[in-house]
Amino acid sequence: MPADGAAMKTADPELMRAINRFLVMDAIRRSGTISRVEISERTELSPTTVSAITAALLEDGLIVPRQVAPTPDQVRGRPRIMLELNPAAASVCGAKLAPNKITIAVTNFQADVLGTVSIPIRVDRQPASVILDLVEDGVRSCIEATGLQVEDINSLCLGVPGIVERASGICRYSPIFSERDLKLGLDLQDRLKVPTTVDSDVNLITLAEQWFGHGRDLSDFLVVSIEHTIGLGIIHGGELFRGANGLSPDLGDLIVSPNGSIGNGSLPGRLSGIASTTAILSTAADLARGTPQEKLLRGTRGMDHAVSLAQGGDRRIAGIFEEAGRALGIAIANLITLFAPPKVILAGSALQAGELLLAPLRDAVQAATPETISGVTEIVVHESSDDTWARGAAALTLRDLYGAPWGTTGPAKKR
Amino acid sequence: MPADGAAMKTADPELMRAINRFLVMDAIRRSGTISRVEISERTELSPTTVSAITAALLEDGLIVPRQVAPTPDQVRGRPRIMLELNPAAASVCGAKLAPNKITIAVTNFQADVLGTVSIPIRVDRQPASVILDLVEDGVRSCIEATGLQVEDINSLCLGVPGIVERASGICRYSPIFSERDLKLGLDLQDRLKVPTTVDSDVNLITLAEQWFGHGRDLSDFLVVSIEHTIGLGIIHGGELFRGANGLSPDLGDLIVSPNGSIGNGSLPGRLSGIASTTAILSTAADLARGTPQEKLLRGTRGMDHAVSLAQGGDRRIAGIFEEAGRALGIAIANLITLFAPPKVILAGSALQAGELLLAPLRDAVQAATPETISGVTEIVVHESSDDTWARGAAALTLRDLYGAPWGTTGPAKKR
DNA sequence: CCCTTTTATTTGGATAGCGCATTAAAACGT
DNA sequence: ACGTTTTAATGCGCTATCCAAATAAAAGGG
Repeated sequence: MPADGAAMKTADPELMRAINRFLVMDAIRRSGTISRVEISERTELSPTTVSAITAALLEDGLIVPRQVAPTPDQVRGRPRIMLELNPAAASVCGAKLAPNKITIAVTNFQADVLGTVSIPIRVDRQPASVILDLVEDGVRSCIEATGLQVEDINSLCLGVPGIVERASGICRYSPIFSERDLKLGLDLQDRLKVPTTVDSDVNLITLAEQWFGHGRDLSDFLVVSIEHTIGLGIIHGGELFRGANGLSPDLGDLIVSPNGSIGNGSLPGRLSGIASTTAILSTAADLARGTPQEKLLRGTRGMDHAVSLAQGGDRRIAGIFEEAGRALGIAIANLITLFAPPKVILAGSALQAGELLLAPLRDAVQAATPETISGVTEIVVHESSDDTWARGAAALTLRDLYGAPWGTTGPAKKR
Repeated sequence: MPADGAAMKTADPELMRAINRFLVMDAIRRSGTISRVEISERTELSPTTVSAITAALLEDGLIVPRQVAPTPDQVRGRPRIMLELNPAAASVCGAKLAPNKITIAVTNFQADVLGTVSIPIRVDRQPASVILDLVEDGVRSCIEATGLQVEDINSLCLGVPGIVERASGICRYSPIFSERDLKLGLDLQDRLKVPTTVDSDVNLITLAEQWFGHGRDLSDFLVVSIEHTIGLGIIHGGELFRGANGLSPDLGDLIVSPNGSIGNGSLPGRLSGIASTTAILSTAADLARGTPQEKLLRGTRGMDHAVSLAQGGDRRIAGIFEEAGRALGIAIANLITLFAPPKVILAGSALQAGELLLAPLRDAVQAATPETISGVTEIVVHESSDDTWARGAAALTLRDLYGAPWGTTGPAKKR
């Protein structure tokens, strides 16, 4: 009757091999090009095991040997045979939905971007079928532009803002869709006949940071993405952290100013109502009601206008950024209190505002972080390009192809 | 240059055995008494492996056979030999520090409480050496009261409120100590010559909930302990979640009412300033300044008085509870937003206030939880006794003796 | 031209888990 | 009372894994 709450995998030789195989793949990926001895040193696997595993990987075509021995320090002895990921082993496609843009990219097995397509179109509040049509077309043309066929693509990864259940490929809620509980994964899979995963857009950038960016060699950090929604990506213990149901948290739903708002029936003050690009721009536009600025602020380039207005001396617009920065800072401080990460990475289009947003943000973090852990966390800004999202999508997908036996990266701590 | 950020254990037969051995131990613990076949069914390990592992465990004296076959449903065939944990395999001691009480308990290998000692003494703001003297004496007398010697104790676990680095046994900050960065673990280990671990008190109760309480068979839940400090324990994916440095988060440091307080230099409004028992009682006492109630409210039984005053119709005292409940509710709603746990368990002495605190708390959670995940989380109350803490300390320690290969429980999800 | 050095592979030994068949132990049935 | 039936636990053989030591391979140095 006890019904094992969390059924866990039993250990057998197969799991053993899967673990070590992943360790080897991970070592190769991290180094780009590496010899067997070095793999053995880094993974602390015996040379025998490394040789056996690399042999299997070569057999499977996942890695390729490279004759040149580009290490000038090692001159004597039998030259090391360098190994690297076989770029042609797989091709993956990543697509990211944003309210005013669809970004699509194709990468190879090394997460090199082979080609991108960016569709600047306002998908906001279109029916889901229309948006998926656009995605499908974009994916097809992006794939063909790189000289590949759709059948050559091993996996497709879709990133959307909002709340996503990765396991089922269901988008519970997204500001992009008016519908709820959309089975995006299955839908796209039916359309393109390519295995498809769906995840929160912020998880894409989080994975990208872990693999290629500021999060390299860090086993704990946070990513806060400030765009139409405010997303949170968490790497903890080397793994992507997900909510209990496998869904990604939405930072914008945090309450940051509860005062006097709960009791009287009005909605509590959520972060998304203060610090999202939507909130910032609509507040600014309301301020400018009736002036010629209003229309500009409500347009697609609204953020640019708001920033230049504030930089041009408009105290009220600057005040909006300031308040947004403060609210974000407090939310981030609360996250620091909970997670104590060594690094917090900020990303997203709202960062165009630069110090207008960042200065009050940093001040608020400073003031609101409990002194017991102040100073442990560094806040960095990452200007994300389309490539970043694409490589994140690739990372998210390639992990599966690498055969990671656990959810993301790293099973457990050291011994 | 790549410097593998999170070095991870390689898989070898030894790890394999450790994993399966732990699975078997865990199955035995969960059932109390269980036969080999049932272990095989639950763990999905082959009967052969179960037999081999149980043989080793019997050899090591960690488990014992029990002749009776108490299953009346199974009558035919060879009776199953029931196995259970050997109570005498180990004895552990748990100690919990609170501002006005030291609680100590000794348990056996089954986490049965053999004896407890409770010292109602105000340790608040005593120098650490004095407090540790009290702990040492209490531990010695508690052990001897159970008929054991100090040398028989395999492990000691100390729970303190505040911020604790379990790995190093250092207490970074605690309201109990005026000093910072106390090496409590090493200190007690020197005094008693018993391996000692230190952890946040809330982690003790969290583990206890997972092993014996509401958290049984749940792989994700939160525990919020409302006492002198407001602690947070997190079980995620079957594991105790710790901050990046292995330190436990302190919920009391969360900011819940930032309005107008950051900019003007005053301290931001932390949850501990609104909803801890200290805050509640001191606010109530300030309200009652000059009246005969004030002294009672500041006394050790202050919470009892505050509750009866509020229940007796004192609107202002009731209002304090209400505000505390609301603030807690908002903080909990934010946690639900982040973690989406199926259950949140409330514990701690502030729960004496009952519905005075809980009604506004539930309302605030209801109002502040984003609708996308409303309804997924159930809030339950657990009245914790001294035994609970003690068994939590036992659980925390016994895990190590069980030989858990990973931090706590469960290495990774299924496949 | 042979030897040293370094790297990769191969061989032998040990341990793990699993499946099948065997033994062990009890209760039922005639 | 004895054999049959049923279920539990355990040998035995198999394969797969890892590791350590030995072997083969490829270069440079004397």
